[in-house]
Amino acid sequence: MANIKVTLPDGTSKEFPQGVTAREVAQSIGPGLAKAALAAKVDDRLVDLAAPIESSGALQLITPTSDEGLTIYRHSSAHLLAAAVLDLFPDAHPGIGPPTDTGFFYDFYREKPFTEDDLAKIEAKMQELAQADLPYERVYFPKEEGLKLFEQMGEFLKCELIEEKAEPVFSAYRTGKFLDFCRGPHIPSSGRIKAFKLLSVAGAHWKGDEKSHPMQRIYGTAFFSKKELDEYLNQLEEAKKRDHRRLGKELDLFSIQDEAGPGLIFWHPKGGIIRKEVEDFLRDELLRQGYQLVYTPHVARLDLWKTSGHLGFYRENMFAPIQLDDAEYQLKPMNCPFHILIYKDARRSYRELPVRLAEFGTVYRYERSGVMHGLLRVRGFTQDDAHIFATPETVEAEVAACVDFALLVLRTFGFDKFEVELSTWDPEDRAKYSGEPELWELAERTLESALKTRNMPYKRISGEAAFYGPKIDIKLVDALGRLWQLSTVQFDFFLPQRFGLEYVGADGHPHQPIMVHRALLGSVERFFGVLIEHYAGAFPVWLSPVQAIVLPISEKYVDYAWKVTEELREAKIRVQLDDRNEKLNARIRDAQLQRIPFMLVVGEREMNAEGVALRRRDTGDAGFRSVGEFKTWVRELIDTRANKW
RNA sequence: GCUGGCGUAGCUCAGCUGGUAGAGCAUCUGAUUUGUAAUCAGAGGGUCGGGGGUUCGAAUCCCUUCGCCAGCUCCA
Repeated sequence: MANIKVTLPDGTSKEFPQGVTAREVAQSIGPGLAKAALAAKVDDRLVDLAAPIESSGALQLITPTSDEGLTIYRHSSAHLLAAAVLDLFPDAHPGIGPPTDTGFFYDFYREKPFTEDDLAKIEAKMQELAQADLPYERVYFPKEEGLKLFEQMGEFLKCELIEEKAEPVFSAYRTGKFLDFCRGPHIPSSGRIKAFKLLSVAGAHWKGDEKSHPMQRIYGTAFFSKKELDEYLNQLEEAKKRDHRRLGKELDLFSIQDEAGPGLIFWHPKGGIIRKEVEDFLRDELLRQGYQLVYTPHVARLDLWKTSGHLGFYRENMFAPIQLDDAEYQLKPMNCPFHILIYKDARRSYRELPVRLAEFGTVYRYERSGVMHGLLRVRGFTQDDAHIFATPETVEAEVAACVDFALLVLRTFGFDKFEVELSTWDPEDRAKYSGEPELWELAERTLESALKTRNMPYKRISGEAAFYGPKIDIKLVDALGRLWQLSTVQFDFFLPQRFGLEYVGADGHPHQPIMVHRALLGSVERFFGVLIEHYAGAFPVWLSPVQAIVLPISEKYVDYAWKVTEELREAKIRVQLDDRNEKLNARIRDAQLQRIPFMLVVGEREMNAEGVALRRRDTGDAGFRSVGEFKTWVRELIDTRANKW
C-alpha cells in the first residue's frame, strides 16, 4: 500500500500508510493527544477520528480547546439527547438537532407535549447512555436503501430531509438505538460527554415554517467540564436577576398595563428621571455637534406615507389608518417624512448643508402579539432620531461623524465593547428594496469607506439593509457579554428622490441632497432596558433616581438630617430623607435594595461635627465626611457622568 | 401569528382528586428611639384575569376571550 504524507499544524510532516485514521496519527504523536482528540480536520474538512485518510494533506486534530471542538461536542450531545428521548418515548419523531452558540437543541414531533418532569427523566437517561460509552458509529447508505430504512422506522421527518438533502450515498450516525441522517463529524463515543444540562422545552415549527408541523424543541447545553457548565448556569441565573422586567418592577421604574395594551410603556417617576438625564445629555451633545432640535406630530395624512413609500414597503409594521373627516390618517412608524417636510419648507442653499434635524420622535409599529418583550420589543417607542441632509461631497464625513457620535454616547453609559455591521442589500431579492442598483452600490461604498478610514473592524451582512438604503449598525456588548443592537446609521437616496428634495448648488442649479438616517440609542425604551440589565439596576450616580438618602439614627437627629437634606437638595443632588420609625438596619436594607449609591447616617457625632457617616452601596461603611466635602464630590460625579467612583 | 406553559391580595407565592380563600413582604394603627442589610403587636385588603357553561355547589372541570412567560417566525 502506498504511503501518504500528513502535514501537521506545526509544519512538520510524517509518512503513514494510506487509509490511516486520524486517531492513529494522534497516537503516533502522543497518547495524551489521542485521548484528548475529538475529531480531526483534513484539508479544512472536519472528519471523525476513525475516518481513513486517503491522500496526502494537512491534518489538524480537534481538541476541546477549540471552538470547533466544542461545536462537535455539542452536536454529539444533541444526538445523545435524541437517543435518550427515543429510548423513553418511542412515539417521538426526531427532526433536526444542531449545536447552537450556547448549547444544542433537538426538535421532535410528538402528540403529547414534554413536561418538566420528562426533561428530568430524559436527562437521567442521557447520563446513563453517556456512562454506557456508546460509540458514534458512522454508517453509509445508498439514498434509496437508506430512505427505505428510515421509512420502515417510521421516521417521516428524516425521510423528508433525506429526499431534500442527501447525496447518492449518504452518511448516518448510530448512537445506541438512535440512527440519524447526519454529515457529522462526531466525537468517538458518548463517554466523552462529561457536563451537560437540559434547560427547557419550547415550541418550534418544522423547518421554521409556521404553517408546517408543530415541533417540540428541547434545549440543552454542554461543556467539557462541570466547572464551565456551572459557570454558564450561574450566568443564566445572573441574567435572570438582572432581567429588566423584574428590576423595573422592583425599582419602580416602569410598567406595562393590561388595561392599556401590550407593548406600551408607562414610565414611572424613577424611570422618568433616568430618561430625563439621558435625554438631557443627548440634547446637549446634539447641540454641541451642530444638530437642530425639532418636534413633529404623531399622525399625518395617509398620502404622506404613500409618497414616502412606507405604505408599499412597511405596511405590515404599521398601525391601521384612522378615518378622520374625509381623509385617512396614519400613526407614524418613522419620523423621516416629517423631517423631510421641515427640510422642504424652505429653499435650501448648499451653504446651509448639512442640515441636521434631530428629534426624540415617538413612533408606533405593529408587532405581532407573540413578539413583545418588556422594554426591548414594544409597539410604541421613542427614537433618538435624526436626519442629515448633505451634499454628496460631505455625506461621507457626516456618516463618519455619526459613528463617532454613537461611540461617544455609548461609552458614556459604560459600554466599551462593540461590534459593527455593514448591512447591505441582497441584489437577488430586489423586490424588497427601492431605488437604482448604482445608487445602492455607491451608498455601500460610502459607508464602507467611512468605516475604513476609521480603521473600524466590521462584518458585512447581505440582505439586511432597510428598504431605502444600506446601513451601519453598532452592537454593544454588555456586562454579561451579551450583544445588543442599538445604534444605526442608514444611507438614503431614495426618500430625497420620492419627495423631490433640492438644494441650490454653487452653480446656481438645483441638486438632490443625500439623506442619512441615524439613531444612537436606537429607541429610548430599548436602551433603557439594556441599561437596566447592564448596570443590574445599580445605576451610576448621575442616572440614579435617588442619589443619596439621609438616615437619622433616631428621632433626635431628624432636624439635623433635614438640614443636611436641604443643603444637598440646594446643590441639585437628588436626596431623600428616610425618617421612618424603623431600625437603622431596616432602612439601610431598603436603601440597598433600591440601589441608592450613598447612604448618609447621621447621629450625635455627625451632628456635632457637621457631617455625615457615609455608606456606599457597593463597599459599605466609608467613614465620616463633612457635608460640604460630600456635596462637592457628588456634584463632580454627576457633572462628569462618572461610571466609577 | 404559531407551539407549549401560566394568570389567586400592591409584590412573591400556597390552596391534594370540585364543598364556598391563605402565608410572607408591602400598607395602615399602636408600642419601641434605634450606629451600618429585616423591632414587636394589631388591623385593613381578593367578584381567584374577563365572559359563558357543567354541577346542589367551581379558584379547582369544559368552552371562549384578554394578558404574561419560554421559544418559533419577524424587528429599533
